[in-house]
Amino acid sequence: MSIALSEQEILRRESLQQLRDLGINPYPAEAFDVTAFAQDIKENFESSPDIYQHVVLAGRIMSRRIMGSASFAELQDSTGRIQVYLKRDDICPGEDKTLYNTVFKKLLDLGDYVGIKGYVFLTQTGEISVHVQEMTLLSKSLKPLPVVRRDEEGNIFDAFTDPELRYRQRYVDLTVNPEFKQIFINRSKVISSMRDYFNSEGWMEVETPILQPVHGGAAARPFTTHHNTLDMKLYLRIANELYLKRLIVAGFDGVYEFGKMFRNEGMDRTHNPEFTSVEIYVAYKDYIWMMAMVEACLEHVTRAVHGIPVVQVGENEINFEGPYTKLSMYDSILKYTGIDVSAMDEAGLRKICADLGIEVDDTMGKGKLIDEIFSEKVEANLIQPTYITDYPIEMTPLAKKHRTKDGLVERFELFVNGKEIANAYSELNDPIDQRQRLEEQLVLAGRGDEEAMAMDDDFLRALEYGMPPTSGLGIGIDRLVMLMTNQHTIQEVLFFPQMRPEKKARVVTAEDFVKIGVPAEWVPVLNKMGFNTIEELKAANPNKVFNDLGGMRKKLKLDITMPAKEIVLAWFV
RNA sequence: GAUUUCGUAGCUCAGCUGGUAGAGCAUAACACUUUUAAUGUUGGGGUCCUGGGUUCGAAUCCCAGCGAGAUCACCA
Repeated sequence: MSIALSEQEILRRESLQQLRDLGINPYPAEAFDVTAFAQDIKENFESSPDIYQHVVLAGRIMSRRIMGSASFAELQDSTGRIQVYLKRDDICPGEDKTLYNTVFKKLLDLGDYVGIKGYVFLTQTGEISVHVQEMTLLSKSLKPLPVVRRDEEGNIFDAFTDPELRYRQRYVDLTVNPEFKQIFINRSKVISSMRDYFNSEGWMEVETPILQPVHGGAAARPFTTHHNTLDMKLYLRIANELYLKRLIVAGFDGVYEFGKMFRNEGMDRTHNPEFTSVEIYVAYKDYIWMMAMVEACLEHVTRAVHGIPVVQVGENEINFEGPYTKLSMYDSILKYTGIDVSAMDEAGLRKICADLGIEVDDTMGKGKLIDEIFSEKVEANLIQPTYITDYPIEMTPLAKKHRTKDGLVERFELFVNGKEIANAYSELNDPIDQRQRLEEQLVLAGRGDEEAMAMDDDFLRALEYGMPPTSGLGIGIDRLVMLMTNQHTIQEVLFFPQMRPEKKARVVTAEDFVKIGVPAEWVPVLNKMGFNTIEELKAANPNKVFNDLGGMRKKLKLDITMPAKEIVLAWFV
């Protein structure tokens, strides 16, 4: 990133100063109360024109078409764009035409925030527009926005599409690509409609620790941090499950939490180091009950976003009306591979993996091997919402043993469009069983499984006091939002996806150069030549710098005195 | 982490087998009172991501680094 301002940025700063010289504050403190919005005017003006005879709007100038003493501009507010019409003699009724000729035509730029007062009318070409009677500068923009052009049919030219710039500068993205705002509006609807549903059932929203001394409740590598006063290691939570269960022990019948989880794993189009989940625990329920709840909840959410329980995702039309297909883990593998793995031991499973060409390693236990076969051969086939139920006990240390089937637990995952969306159990509340299951995880950890769960003695103590039978559910909100908004990368549903740091511009003041004897007027020239720090300058060849200074003076047509060669050489001492 | 593609003006992009950079929009100046991808004329604007190498000569070829995308691995 260059320190030097671009030509356009310099011009905008000069305009800013000229505005101040004219007594116009480019960043006024006063509130500016609007009475109308672009979208509202465009939708309702023709049916009830009378109520738009005095409107006040505010927004950014996004385009201008100046024709002498009349001009059209597009004003963009939070709801959309509307054309505004300015006539010199209307906004400058007296002799002084400065506001139009100088302020509007010369000193305002695309991207500036202005407030306008006027009336809505129809132009000769039939476009609903606002005839401006007063205009106020609300905020000056110093950096030019990318210009995205659109024609009448809505075709987009010169689209601002570079993912790096869009994600790093989301404020620019959503300003020039306002259609992407709908994704985030829908994200908000997903969360608020789900919260409404839970609240209407009488369950309570809670907050549990993000900084945890033991990272439990899921299988993943954590971020670690350090608390200075306590002088102890803390982890950013990979899950909140064990804390929510403590609250069930405490006597709440239904608790849920929306929150960020943190996992120190790879990043790709479905993974961000921090992501949002919702977990909910309801006492005296089981995973059968939970399936019906999820069906009702997701139908409610889909209707809240789309008005109907159906959402189009890529090629697939997905219907969230329940009941959903239910298939046990073993049956699903049988269905899609023709192989019955239900009675196999670890060696048998390894052979099957080898036959199917699935890569495995020595740290994998029986549960993990089955999971590999499932994700390789079954997952992608599950397009319409499908519950996969009854997982092998080895994969699931926090779920209750199946009421009838040996070696399985009462668990389901919901798959939609080939991806896991939700995960639920009849929660394990037998403290002795739970301790054994976590000890087995320690054995896996000993075999080298970095994701095996840690022992949490306080959680076990809580269970020993007694936890009622409980069903719990976790939903990955980002992935649900991807489904609901038909997006195939997680970055598109996160305002600020994680990015590698930008290279920082090296900061140096002109004074530093002046201190070593560089005349102040030559400092920008040195910057232009690529010398942004004293070190960079001193590393260069003094004779070449001297020659280049002359060259730059000529090239830039600078009317400043060339320093003597001895002076230039003295910079390098 | 691996493989691969990309990085040129404020933005979107050209730039062939190496010969020191172009367009559109934006921007500046002038004209224009209902335009709408406004128009017409004239200008300015570039460490060609960074650092090495090959070469008489590198935006272009080679190597390394940085950043991004895609695919894979890990994970949700």
